[in-house]
Amino acid sequence: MATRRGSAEKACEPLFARIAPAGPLDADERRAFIDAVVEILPIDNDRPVPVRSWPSFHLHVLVEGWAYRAQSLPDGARQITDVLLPGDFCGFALSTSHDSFQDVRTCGHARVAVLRKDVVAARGPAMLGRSLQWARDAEARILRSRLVSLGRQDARARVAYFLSEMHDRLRDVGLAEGGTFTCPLTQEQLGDVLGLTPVHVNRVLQKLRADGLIVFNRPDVVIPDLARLHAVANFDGGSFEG
Amino acid sequence: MATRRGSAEKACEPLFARIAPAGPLDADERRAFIDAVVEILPIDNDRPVPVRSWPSFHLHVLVEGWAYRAQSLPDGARQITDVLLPGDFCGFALSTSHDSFQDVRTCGHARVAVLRKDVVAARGPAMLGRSLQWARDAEARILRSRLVSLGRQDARARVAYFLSEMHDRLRDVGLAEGGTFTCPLTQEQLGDVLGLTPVHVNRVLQKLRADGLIVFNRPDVVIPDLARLHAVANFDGGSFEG
DNA sequence: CGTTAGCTTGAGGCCTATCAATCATAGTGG
DNA sequence: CCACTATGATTGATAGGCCTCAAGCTAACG
Repeated sequence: MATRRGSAEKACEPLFARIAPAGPLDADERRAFIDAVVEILPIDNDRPVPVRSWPSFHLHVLVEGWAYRAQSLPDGARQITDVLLPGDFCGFALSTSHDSFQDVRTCGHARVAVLRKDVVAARGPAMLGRSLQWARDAEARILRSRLVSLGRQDARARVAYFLSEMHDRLRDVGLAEGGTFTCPLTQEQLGDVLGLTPVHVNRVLQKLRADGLIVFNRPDVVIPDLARLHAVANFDGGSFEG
Repeated sequence: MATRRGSAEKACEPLFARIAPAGPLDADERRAFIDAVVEILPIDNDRPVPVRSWPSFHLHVLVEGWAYRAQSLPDGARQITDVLLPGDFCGFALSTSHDSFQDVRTCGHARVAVLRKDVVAARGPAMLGRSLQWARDAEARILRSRLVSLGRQDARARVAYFLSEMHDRLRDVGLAEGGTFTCPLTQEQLGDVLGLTPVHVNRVLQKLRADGLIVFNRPDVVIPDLARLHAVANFDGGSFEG
């Protein structure tokens, strides 16, 4: 039980880092989350995250690894609408009836913490509401900034923007030090995020490498000069942050 | 006062229709919204909607006309991220500090109802929370479906998808009868929504007209055969509805 | 050592952007 | 009543970014 409690504690750390901008949590509020952890699911590469449809009594938090939400078109094309990183909620905004359209899948090995909403709410209903609301709004901001990227940026800027976004979001939860982080996405998956073909993703990545803007040997990414990459991406760090 | 009350009542109708899927409101809950109306702002064409930044004690609901939220890039390009229709909330998901990036502007004459959150909450806190949450989720669904459209559909499908979406959303609030509705957006604004140049929007519209899929003389739109347009758009009515 | 997944490279073509001009309509002021 | 102007829609020619198809390459793995 001590180890169980300990792992729940560790698992919640990225979550706390993620929702910190919503207002810092005191020790008691952190406990509320930690004690609400029912289980921590290990999930293999490319498997669906078992997020239940609304109304759900559980919160699902990605605590390790990457995941994404994707939607497929009749012609076989696929668009990844969300990239989920440690500390992100997997679950909300799933509609009552269309879970089948957009499912959440892991990318590499991942772990998902399942929390009981009522347990958190019992100890800090306002805090829980504020955290969830903030997380939702953050999600919407990310979606909007990605819309801008897909709508008005060319492939080079899109790739640069994506890497900038991943860097910042990972840094916020302590997973990117000195411009270095891990990105398990294949070039095909990158294409599905950015609305490009894998072939073109490849060419753009090579160009960015040749320009010294990035080092990318999957899964390792290094951004030597963030400011320069941001310039290519028209990236404004604040545009999707709270 | 009777007229004031009456106009608030009328103004809330599209809102009620919009959030109906979140769970039907009883007469008392409707009253809570109606009584919370502080004022109804008339806003001229192409003017900013005065949405205050978070934390706000007010809700802003578009009750008449169209509006949109847009973001501009340094090179002058612009992307419209949200199209707001009667019954939609204008305000949430505005970040604390970046209101200047994305502002809400009207498209043609519009009217915005300003509601006091506390007044609604006093009479139905759960109902208000549920409604807002539902509206947020609906917004996120729309953003995702638009991401799919921008990422994986060609110009023809994008235009078809957009018109299908507008039709359904307007129908939900009683503003599209028999495939007929009003769309005040210029072709340039359509381009900003769809990530296309106005010139290309024009050509695509002409093609859709020639194919008998739409009638479009701004601002009047007629969709003679919804099913056929949906097929072109890969439109699934449920993908952004609750 | 064959197989597989993912990355790389090349050639050709299409979709959309760009640049530029014309047209239509409505509003304005003399 | 008629220039004159402004906004938006339309049309044409050209260019370029990205897609498509196809093949070869590499590394990991049983």
